[in-house]
Amino acid sequence: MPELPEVETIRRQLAPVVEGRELCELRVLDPRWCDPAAPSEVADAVRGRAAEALSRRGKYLDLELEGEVHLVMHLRMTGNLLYRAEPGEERPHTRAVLSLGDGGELAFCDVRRFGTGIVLLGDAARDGYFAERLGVEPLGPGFTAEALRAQAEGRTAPVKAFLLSQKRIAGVGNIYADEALFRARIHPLRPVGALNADQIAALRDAVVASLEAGIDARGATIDDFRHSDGAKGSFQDRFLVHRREGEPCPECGTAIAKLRAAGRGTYVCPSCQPPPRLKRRAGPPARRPGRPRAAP
DNA sequence: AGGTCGGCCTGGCAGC
DNA sequence: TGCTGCCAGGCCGACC
Repeated sequence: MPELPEVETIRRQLAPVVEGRELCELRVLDPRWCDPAAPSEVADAVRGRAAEALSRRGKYLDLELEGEVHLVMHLRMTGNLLYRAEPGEERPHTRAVLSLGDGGELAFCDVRRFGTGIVLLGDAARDGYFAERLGVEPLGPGFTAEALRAQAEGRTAPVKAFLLSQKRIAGVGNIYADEALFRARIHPLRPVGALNADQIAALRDAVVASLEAGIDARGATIDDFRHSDGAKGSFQDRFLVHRREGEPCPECGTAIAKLRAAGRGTYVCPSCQPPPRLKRRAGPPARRPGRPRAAP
C-alpha cells in the first residue's frame, strides 16, 4: 500500500524524468479516475504545459505545471505510476496515461480503481485543497513532540486511529503506524490523550524513524506497489511487527499478535506494548491493589 | 464535534 | 474442481 515512503520513493524517481518536460497529452481511460471532472476537461487543462516540479504532500503527488496548474494524484491502495521511455502496449489496469515531450510516458495503473487525479488551478487552490485534508508533514520541521502533544491533548481516540488520521499527521498509513507504535512501545488501543510526555516524545521519534527507514528501503511492496520502473521495494522484509503474526518479536521473542484497531489489521508485541487496562465491568468489587495474592 | 463505520473496488484465497 | 464469500485498506461521507 503506498504510504508516505512509497509515494516519496516514486517522487524521487520521477522528478528528474518529468521536470522540465512538456506534458503533451493526458489520456484518461477510466473516467472514475478524475470524477467528478470530465476526462476532456482535465486533459484540456494540462495539455502542452511544461512540468516544473513533482512534489509530495502526505500521500499525494503534485505535478506542478507552468501557469500554476496542478495535477494532484493519489495512489490510494493499489495505484502505481510507471514510467517508460517509449510508448508500448497498454499495461493492465491503466487508468490514465501522460505523454511527455521527450516521447516518454507515465502510466497510472490501479487494479482497484481507488486512485484519483484532479486538476487544481492556482497555487492557492492547491494549498487550500491540502490544508482542508492534511495535517502536519511528519518529516517536516513542524512535527515536534510539542506539536504532537497539542494535537493529542484531550482526545480519547485510540492512538492508532489518531496516527491514521491524515488531518492530524499526513502520510502515515497502516504499515508505518504499526511500526512506529512498536518502536515507541505503545499499544495501539491506548487513548492518545492519556499518553504521557515521554511517550509522546517517543512516538514522535518513532514515526520519523519508521518513515525514514521505509524511504531508505525504497518503500515496501506487499501486493503490487512498484517503483516507477517496475522494481519492488524492500521494506516489507524489514517490518518489525507488521504482517508478522506468530513470529518472534525482534526485541523480546514473544510471538507477535494480530488484533483490530481503527478497523485495520494491527500487529503488536503483547510484551513490549502492554495493552491498556480493561474497563472494569459492573459486578463483584475488584481486589484492592498492592495486596499480594495467595501463592498458586 | 469527536469518533466510528460502511462504501468504494477487485484479486486472491479459504472453505465447502 | 468450481463456486461463494470474505479479506485487504485510504479516504470520504454518513451516522452516533
